[in-house]
Amino acid sequence: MSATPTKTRTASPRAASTRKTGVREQAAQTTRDNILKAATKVFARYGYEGGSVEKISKAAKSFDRMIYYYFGSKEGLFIEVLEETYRRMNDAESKLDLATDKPIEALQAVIRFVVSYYRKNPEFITLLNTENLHKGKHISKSMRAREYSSPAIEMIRRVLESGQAQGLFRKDVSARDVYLLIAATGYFYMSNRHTLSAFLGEDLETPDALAHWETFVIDSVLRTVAPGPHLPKGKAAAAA
Amino acid sequence: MSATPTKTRTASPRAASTRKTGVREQAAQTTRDNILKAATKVFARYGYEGGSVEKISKAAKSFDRMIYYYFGSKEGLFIEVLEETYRRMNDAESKLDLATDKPIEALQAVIRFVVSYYRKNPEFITLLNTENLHKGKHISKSMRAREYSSPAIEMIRRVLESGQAQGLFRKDVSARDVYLLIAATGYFYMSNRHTLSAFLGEDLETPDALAHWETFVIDSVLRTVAPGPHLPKGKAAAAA
Amino acid sequence: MSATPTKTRTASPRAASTRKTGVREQAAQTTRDNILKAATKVFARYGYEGGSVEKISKAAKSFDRMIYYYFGSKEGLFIEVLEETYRRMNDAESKLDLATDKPIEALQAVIRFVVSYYRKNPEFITLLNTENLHKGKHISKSMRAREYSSPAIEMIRRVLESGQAQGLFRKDVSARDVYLLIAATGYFYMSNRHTLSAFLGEDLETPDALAHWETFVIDSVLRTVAPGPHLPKGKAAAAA
Amino acid sequence: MSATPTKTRTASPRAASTRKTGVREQAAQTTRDNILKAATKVFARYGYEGGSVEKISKAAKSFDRMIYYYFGSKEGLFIEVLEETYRRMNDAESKLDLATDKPIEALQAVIRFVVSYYRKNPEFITLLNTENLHKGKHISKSMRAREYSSPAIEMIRRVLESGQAQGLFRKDVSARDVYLLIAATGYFYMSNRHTLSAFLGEDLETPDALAHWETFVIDSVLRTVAPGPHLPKGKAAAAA
DNA sequence: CATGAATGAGCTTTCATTCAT
DNA sequence: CATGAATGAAAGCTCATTCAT
Repeated sequence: MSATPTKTRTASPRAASTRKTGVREQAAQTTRDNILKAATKVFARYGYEGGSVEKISKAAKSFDRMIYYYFGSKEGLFIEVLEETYRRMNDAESKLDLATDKPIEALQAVIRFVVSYYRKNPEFITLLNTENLHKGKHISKSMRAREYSSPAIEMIRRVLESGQAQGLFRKDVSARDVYLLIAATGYFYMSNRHTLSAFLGEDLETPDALAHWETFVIDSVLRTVAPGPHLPKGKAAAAA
Repeated sequence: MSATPTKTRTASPRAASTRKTGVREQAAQTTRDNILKAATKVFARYGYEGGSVEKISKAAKSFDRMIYYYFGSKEGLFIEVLEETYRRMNDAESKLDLATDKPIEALQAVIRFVVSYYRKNPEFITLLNTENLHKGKHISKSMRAREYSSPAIEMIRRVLESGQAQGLFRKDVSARDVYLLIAATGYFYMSNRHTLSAFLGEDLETPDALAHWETFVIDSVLRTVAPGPHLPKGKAAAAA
Repeated sequence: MSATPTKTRTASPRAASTRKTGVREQAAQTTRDNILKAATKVFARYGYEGGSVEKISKAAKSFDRMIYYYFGSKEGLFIEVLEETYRRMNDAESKLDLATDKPIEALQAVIRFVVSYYRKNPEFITLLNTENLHKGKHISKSMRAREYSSPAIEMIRRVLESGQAQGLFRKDVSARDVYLLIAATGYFYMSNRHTLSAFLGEDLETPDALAHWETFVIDSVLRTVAPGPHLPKGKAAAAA
Repeated sequence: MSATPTKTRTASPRAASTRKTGVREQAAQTTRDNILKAATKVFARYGYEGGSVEKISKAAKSFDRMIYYYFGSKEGLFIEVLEETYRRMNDAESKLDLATDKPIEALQAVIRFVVSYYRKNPEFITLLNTENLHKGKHISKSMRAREYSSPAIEMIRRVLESGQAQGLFRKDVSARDVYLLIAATGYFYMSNRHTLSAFLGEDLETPDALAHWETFVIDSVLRTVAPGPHLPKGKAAAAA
C-alpha cells in the first residue's frame, strides 16, 4: 500500500460539507465516490471474484490504478462497499418513525419496511450472499462491523415491550427472533427468486405475488407474537 | 476431442449395473463421478467464478481436459452440479415418511427435516446463492429444471388437508406459502450465519442456538397455520 | 504409427473395383474417403493450423482416432489431401480434348479451362496457398510429387508447336512461360479476390466481372504469343 | 487494464516529434512498434492461426499482456499489421518517379517495381494470402481499408494515357486490367514458388530464373498494350 | 475393425497488482 | 494528484496425439 491515502476518507458526507474543500479535493472525492458506487454495483452483480478491478474502474469511468490509490486493494474496496451498504441500510432503518403506542401497526410498519427495502435494494442481498460465501472474512476485517448491528432490533424490542404491556403480544418472544423471522422471509423470497421462479413455475416478482407474500408475512409474524397457546386448546398435548 | 460423450451418462446407477460394463467403462464412470463430486464441493465453497476448472480437476485427481470431455464446458459442469444437487435434495425429501393422520407431528417433522437438511448440506445453500447471483441462467438452461419442483410442497399440502379436516389448521393457508415460510427460516439462518454472527455478536452455530431456532420456527409455523383470528379478539379492528 | 495400415490405400478407385471387396472393407473405404473429403474442405477453409483434427473428424462424422488409424498423423492427412487435390486437377486437365490443328482455338480452350477450374475449385487455391506458406514442406514429403507435374504444360507445348508451324505464333516463347502466365492470371484473380474487392471497391465475382477478366486474359495471352515485334515498328529502339 | 490506449497511436512519426515526449512515452512507442514489427514477421511466416501470441511477444522481447494492452486482441493486432503492410507498400509506390513522357520506359519501370517489391517483401504476399484465406474479414473491419487503394493504378492510368496520346499503346485497355496483369504475374510467381518448384522440377529463385520471368512479364505486358489487332492479320476471323 | 478414455502442452485472454514518473 | 506502462500468474479452453481394449 505504501503511501496511498487509504484512510483519507471522510467519515460522513456531513463532515465533509462543514469545512471548505478545495476543487481538487472535491474531484478526488468524486473519483472515490464514483469508484465506490461502481464497485457496489459490480460486486452486487458479479460477486467478488466475478467483479474484476477492470469492470469497476471502467464503470466508474476511472482507472484501475485509482482503486489502489484510494482503497489499497480489491479487498479493501470490497470491505468499504460492505460498510457503506450496511451504513445505508441502518440509515434507512433509523428514519423509520414508529408509533410505539400502536404496537400492531408499528410491527406491520417494520415488516413492510424490511420487505420493501430488500425489494428495492437487491444489491444488498447479493453483497451479503457474496460475503457469506466467503464466510464473513471481509466484514470481520472491518473495524466498523459492530457499529452496524441493526437498529431495527432495538426498535422491535420497544414495539414488543409496548405490545406486551398492552396485552397484545405474548411475553415469551424475543426481539431478536422476531427480527430474524422478518428478515428471513423478506430476504429469502428476494434472494432466491430466480431459482424459486424456475421450480415453482411462477413469477414471484409481479405486484400481486409481492403483495400476497407481504400480507402472508405480516399475518405470520403477528400470529407468532400474538398471545395465547401455541396450539388450539386441548390439542397441544398431542404434539408434545 | 470430437463426439464427446457429454450426454452418455447413465440415468441411474441401477440401470448401469444390470448390464455388463467393461473395466474402462467403469473407470470412465468413476472419473465422471469424481469430477462431479469435486465440482460440487469446489463450486459450493468458491462460487462459480471462484471455482476454477483447475481446482476442480485437481480435487478430482483428474485433468482439466476431462471436464471438457465429459461436460463440454465449465458451465455445463455447473449445470450438472445443480441438477445433481436438486436431485439429491428431492430424493431425501421423498424418503420422508409422514404420519398424515397426525398433522401437527407431520408438520413438525417436515420443518425438522428442512432445517436439518440445510444445516447438514451447506453446499446446497451456497450453490443456490451462486445460481441466484447469476439470475438463474444456468438452471434455465437445464432441461430437467421442472422435474425438480420440490416434493415437499405436495407433502405439506396433504398434511395441511389432513389438519384442516381434523380442525387443527385453518383453511385459508396454502401449502406453497407454508413451504416458503419453512424454507425461508431454515435457509436464511444458515445462509447468512456468518454476517449475522458478526452483527448480532453471537455464534449461531452452537447446538443451543440451533435448537432454539428450530423450536422458534416450529412454533411460528404452527401458530401461522393454527385456526382462529389473526389477531387477539377485539383487537383486530384497531389494526385495520 | 505402429500397426496402423497407413499404406493400405488403394492406388486408384479402378483398382479397387476390379476385385471383390467385403462389406467391412467398403465401410472402411467410406470412412477413409469421408475423412479425406472432409479434410479437403476443412484445410481449404481454415488452413493447416486452423484446420483442427476435431473439425475434420466432426465434418466426416467420424472420430479423431480414425484419422490416426488411416493417415498416421495430421500431417499425413494433409499430404494425402494435397496429392488428391493435384490428382483431381490433373485428371481434369487430361480430359481436355484439344483440336491441335486449330492452335488459337486450342489455346483459348486451355485458358478457359484453367480460369474456370480455379473459379470452380477455390479450395485448390487455398490449399496451395497454405502449402506455400509452409514453403512446400508437405508436398516435398510426398513421394508422388513429381507424378503430378501438370499435363497442361505438355498440351500447351503441342499447341504452340502447331501454331508455330502454321505461322500463327512466334517461335521464341516457351510452353512453361505461357502456362505460368495463364495460371498466374487465373489464380491471382481468384486467390486475392477478397482483398482486391476491398481495395478496388468492386465485386470481382459477378458474372460480368469474371467474363471481362477471362476475355482480357485470352486477349493478353494471344498477343503474347502472336508473331511480330514486341513493340510497334520503329519504336522498339526507343525502349532499349 | 482499462482505458487501453488501443487507439492512442500517433498518426505519424513526424507528428510525434514536434512535441516533447517523455522517456516512458518513447519506451511505450518502442514496445508498440516492436510488437508490430514482430507480429508482421510472425504472421507472415506462420499465418494467422500459426502465429501465436506467445511467438509474437517473445520475438518482440515483450509480454503477451502488452499485445492486449496496445492492440486489444490478436485480431486487432493482425488488422494493424495489415494496415501497416499496405501503408508501406503504398508509400513505396508513391516514391516511384515515372517519366510519363516516355510511356514505354515508365511502364517497364512500374513492372520492375512491382515484381521486385514482391520479391523483396515476401511477407506482403503471405499476409495477403492469409487474409484472403479468411475472406478478407479483417481488412473489412479496418476503417482505413479504402485509403489504401493502390496509387499504382493511378500511375498506370497516366502512363497509358500518355502512351495512347503518342500512339504507342492501343486505346481499348484499362489501367485496372493492366495493373491486375502485372500484379498477377509478379504475385503468383513468388507466392507459389515452392509448389511450382516442386512440380516444375526447377528452382524459380535463381537470379537467372527471376530475370527471365521479369523479362517475359515486361514483354507480355507491352504486347498486351501495344496497338494493332489482337491476332495476326487475316487470322482473327478464324478464332471467332 | 473400431473407439471411448486419457493426456499434457499449448492456445487466447484476463487477473490483480506494481513501476516510474 | 494522477496515470500510462509493465508484469507474471492464472483463467477457460483446444490442440494433436496415445492408451487400452
